[in-house]
Amino acid sequence: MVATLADVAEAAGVHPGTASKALNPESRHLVAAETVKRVLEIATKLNYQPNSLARGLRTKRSYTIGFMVPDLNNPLFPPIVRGVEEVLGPAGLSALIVNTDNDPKKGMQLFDALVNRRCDGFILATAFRNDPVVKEIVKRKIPAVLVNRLTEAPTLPAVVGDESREVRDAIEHLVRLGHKRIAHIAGPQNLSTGYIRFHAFKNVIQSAGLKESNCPTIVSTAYNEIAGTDAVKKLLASPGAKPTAILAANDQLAIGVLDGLKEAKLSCPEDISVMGFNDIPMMARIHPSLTTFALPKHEMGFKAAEILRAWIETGTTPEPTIVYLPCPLVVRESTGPVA
Amino acid sequence: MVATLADVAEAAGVHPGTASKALNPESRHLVAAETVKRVLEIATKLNYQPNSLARGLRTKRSYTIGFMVPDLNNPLFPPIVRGVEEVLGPAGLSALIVNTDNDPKKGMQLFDALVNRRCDGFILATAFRNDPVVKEIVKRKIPAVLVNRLTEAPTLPAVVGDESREVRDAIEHLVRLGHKRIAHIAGPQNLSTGYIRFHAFKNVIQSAGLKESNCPTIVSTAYNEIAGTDAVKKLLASPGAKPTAILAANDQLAIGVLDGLKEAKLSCPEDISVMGFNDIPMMARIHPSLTTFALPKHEMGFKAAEILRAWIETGTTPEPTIVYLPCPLVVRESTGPVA
DNA sequence: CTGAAAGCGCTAACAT
DNA sequence: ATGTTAGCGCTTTCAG
Repeated sequence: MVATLADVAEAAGVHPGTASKALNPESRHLVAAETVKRVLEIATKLNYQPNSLARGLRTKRSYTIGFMVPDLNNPLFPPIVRGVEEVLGPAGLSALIVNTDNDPKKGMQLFDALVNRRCDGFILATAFRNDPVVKEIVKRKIPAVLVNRLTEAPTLPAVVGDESREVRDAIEHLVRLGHKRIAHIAGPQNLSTGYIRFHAFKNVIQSAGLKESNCPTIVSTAYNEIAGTDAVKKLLASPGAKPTAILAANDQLAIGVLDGLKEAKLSCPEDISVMGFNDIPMMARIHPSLTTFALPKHEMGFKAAEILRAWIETGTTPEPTIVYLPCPLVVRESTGPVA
Repeated sequence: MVATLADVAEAAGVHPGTASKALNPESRHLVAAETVKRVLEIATKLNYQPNSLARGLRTKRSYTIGFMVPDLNNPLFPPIVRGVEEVLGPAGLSALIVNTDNDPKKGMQLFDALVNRRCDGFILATAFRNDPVVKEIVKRKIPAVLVNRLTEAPTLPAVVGDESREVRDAIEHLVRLGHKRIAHIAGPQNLSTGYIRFHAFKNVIQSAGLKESNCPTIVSTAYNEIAGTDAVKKLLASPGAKPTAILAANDQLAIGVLDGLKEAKLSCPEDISVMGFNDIPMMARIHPSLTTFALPKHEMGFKAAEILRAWIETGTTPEPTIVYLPCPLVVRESTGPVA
């Protein structure tokens, strides 16, 4: 059916071992140029495709990497995936993508399944600040790189957005528009993105000279629209002067906030300005269009994959360096001057 | 490092062959209950994970399927992927996802790469009406199922939206609102989705008793926003009475149409109503929110994967049946009564 | 420079 | 019920 190495060798009148060497660029120099040529010709004529399972069994490599994401339906992740694959494909690697739905148990099971498949490395977009999968990976010294989310201890290389800077830029943007009462709807605190933005917010508020009592925070337990709506309802129900601006910890929360404001008959940005993070697709087209930060998703995946590829190919464990990518502020309709 | 079958066998005091039978549910009945128990205990204690490359080499199965999509960034596809994985995971299969960008050459290269990896089967969301990859798959009798797009010759099982019915429902919806001049912006005609909707449009216009001269069509060469904007500009530039409604062949084209109308200072739906297909995420949140058809994306992936799983597991080639999934009309702001 | 031989870890036919 | 054996297709020493 499918041509095997032995078939090629036989047709070329050489030993399989020789054919193998001729076919493999690294070992090609050990074989006479003429033999190489003949083997290559036969191989293409027979449409020979090496069986990567057999090769992997022998070389202890699967030419496969595991890519764990929370949920591919979250539009944040597909661009990262594409960035990763742009590096992987040319390197002869393929990605096995799994969705954990932010469930640690499911995550560990899927990780085990990927380990069974002898993945050569991992890219994790799923890290909790304290992550059992990451611990396991580090213990077993498996090549792996984090994207978008960090762990508390910097044990693996990572590529993330520069979130502290984003928060600073956000507050600066709002202050410049005259806002003094700015609320923050924080993300889950077991995720670095939620935690870092939350603490950056506290710090920046202080250093900007804003009154903390005017800048309330609410912590959500999920990064979705409903959580955003719930949070804004809570915010509006609490006593005291209402905020004039709300910084939500990501775009989905911000969308939920917009829903909540509409329900409360408040208009955005006239009554309250709203900001998000990440600039997922369509944020320029919703109503009002959302002011947010353009996380370079494709680049993030690309850079992470580059680090992983080098690690796998050279076999040398890199320093657990964190690459912080700048995220430009994108001003749209949802933020405006304070009334 | 990692425990192997031989390790388990030795620790349990049995032969590797016996351990293999004990571990494998299908062959477990050939081994004494007590032995099974002992082997299983040792296996879990040693955290034994079968090497799927070795198993695959032996069984000539990779427990992997190839999933070809045009572009994961198109929000139509991630939900389909999740539907597919819901079936695959429990069946012990993983998906290798590749993006073809609708490039036939790239598609064939990626297909070859997946064949090298000995994929047990394929799910194709990339089919052209005349598709070389599909031809190759059929020739080689590889299990495969189409999703969302059909080939002209029904050679493989497929799961798609019921597009003729959608077009009928669309025209009915518009006619009920008083529209008599309805234009169609068709998708690429080398794709079944573009072709079927285009021809259904022609037919339905006729059977609805509308004048063909009042119902112009423009064929786009891509399914994206820019193509939609270009098409609507062309439409508005052509002589004669303007249409009061535009049926775009998918949501991305419809978004482009909305852009084009805004540029032309026409308002939707007051001046012109607009409809799309598929109901990709955020269509309820753009402005104006889009009337479209809710393609059951998750179910589509699920059903296709079910067919593929059965094919792979039983080894019996199914009839190339086409499953047409109903797509409910979702009425939103972009369609309204004719002025 | 090429051939011979071994073996990666597993399963499946066969033998006991 | 268990053990024996062979071999999937490839790479990689080691001889020649």
